Amino acid sequence: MYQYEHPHPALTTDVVIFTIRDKQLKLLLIMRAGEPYKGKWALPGGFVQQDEDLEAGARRELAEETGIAGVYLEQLYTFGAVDRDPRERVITVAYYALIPSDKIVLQAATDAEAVGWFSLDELPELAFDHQGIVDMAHERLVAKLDYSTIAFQFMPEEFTLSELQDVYEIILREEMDRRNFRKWVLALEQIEETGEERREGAHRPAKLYRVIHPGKVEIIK
Amino acid sequence: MYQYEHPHPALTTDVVIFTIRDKQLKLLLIMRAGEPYKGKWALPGGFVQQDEDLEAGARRELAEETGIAGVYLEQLYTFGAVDRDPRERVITVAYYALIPSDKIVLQAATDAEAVGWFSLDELPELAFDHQGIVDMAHERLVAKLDYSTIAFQFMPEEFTLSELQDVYEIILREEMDRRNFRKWVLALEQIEETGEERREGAHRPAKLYRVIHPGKVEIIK
DNA sequence: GCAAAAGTGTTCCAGATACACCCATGT
DNA sequence: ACATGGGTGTATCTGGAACACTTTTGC
Repeated sequence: MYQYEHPHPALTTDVVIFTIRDKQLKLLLIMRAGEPYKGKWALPGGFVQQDEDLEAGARRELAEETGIAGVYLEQLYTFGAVDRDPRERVITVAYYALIPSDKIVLQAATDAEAVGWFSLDELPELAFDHQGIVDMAHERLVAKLDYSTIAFQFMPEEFTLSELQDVYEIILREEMDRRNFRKWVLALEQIEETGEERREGAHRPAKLYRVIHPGKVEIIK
Repeated sequence: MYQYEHPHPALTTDVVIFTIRDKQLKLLLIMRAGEPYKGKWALPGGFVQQDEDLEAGARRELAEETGIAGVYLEQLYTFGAVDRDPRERVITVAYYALIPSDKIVLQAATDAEAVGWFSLDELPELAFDHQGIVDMAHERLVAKLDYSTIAFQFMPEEFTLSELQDVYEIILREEMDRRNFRKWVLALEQIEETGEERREGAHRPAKLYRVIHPGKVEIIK
């Protein structure tokens, strides 16, 4: 038992894990195995260990659910409404992560939970205040496309300009002119040709590009 | 005494309170009366009550230190490094607040603490990781000037365009062209003439303006 | 009349937008 | 040869930046 003179809230991290799959923006949900909200879908998350920094806790959740390390992770917001958990006062520091589409490897569900990728358009009812967390993460992501290179975090090591444009179009839900998109993205000087091409299908091969500073999200103007 | 099966961290809110005074961007610090860091300057803050939302806790701190309510307050970031407090694990949800220059009324120091406004250029050594919190709040403020109307939160009910320009110049540390500034700020359609003028000194009187949607920070451009 | 801040318009440039045709490949 | 997606250039528009003189007042 742990004793304190003043009441202490519980502290968790929850992670909104985004990826692009099947031409859709998707996020990872797990089905809750225990009460409360048993059987409801929820964000992966859990209690922060006493000797673990907040981001480390979020990365641990991420690794446990997806087996992936070293991806983009950013603190989103801290949710602490008094009644957000029916058991006790629980504060959650929410993070969001972006996973390149080629890295998706769902772990064998560690504790018999169901795990799944859901399109943002077709989310099931979520536990706790997780819908609000998802909404905020989505807003943040869309906003960051405009003034940063965050979208590159969805790309595998090598990719074509068309694939990159697809990512922008999927997240922003708007079509872009191919010539203008290419001019714009190349002018950022954040990606470079690998020198290789990808031949696939009955058409001209596409040049492959790589991110010059992988892992770094640059603020663009 | 409060008992839990798992260890729980302590939870505080700290508030970076900005205002413009003497043509400088200043923030409010209090001198710590007890250990640790006794005698060092620190951000106002304190433990979140068990039945109090996070933002409510931050507003309470703000009211206790400044006597002011109803000002702009935004969550900044949550700091939770394992060793940020030498006593026990303490997570702090940091907020920042913007106070119009005419509203500054320092409370009689509630618990015999010294309280003071400090220019960002001349901060004393701060307790805990508060310097890092201040730096992040400052960055956020500067960034938000570019894409929101957050600067209006520093203005009193009625103000001149020159006063508003002063606020921008002080925070951004750069001089602006008066004609371009006026064109730009009026095109936002977020402020309107009151119809009054302010006569002061041996020169042409200045028209007074008010914010159309006070309290609301609009995303611009 | 003079000092001091308020008020006001035009030109220029850069970055964003709109837009259509040829290229390389597999079948 | 044809269907498919990849690749490229120019004209136009628009918002930001640069820039100087007149107005109103108090003394």
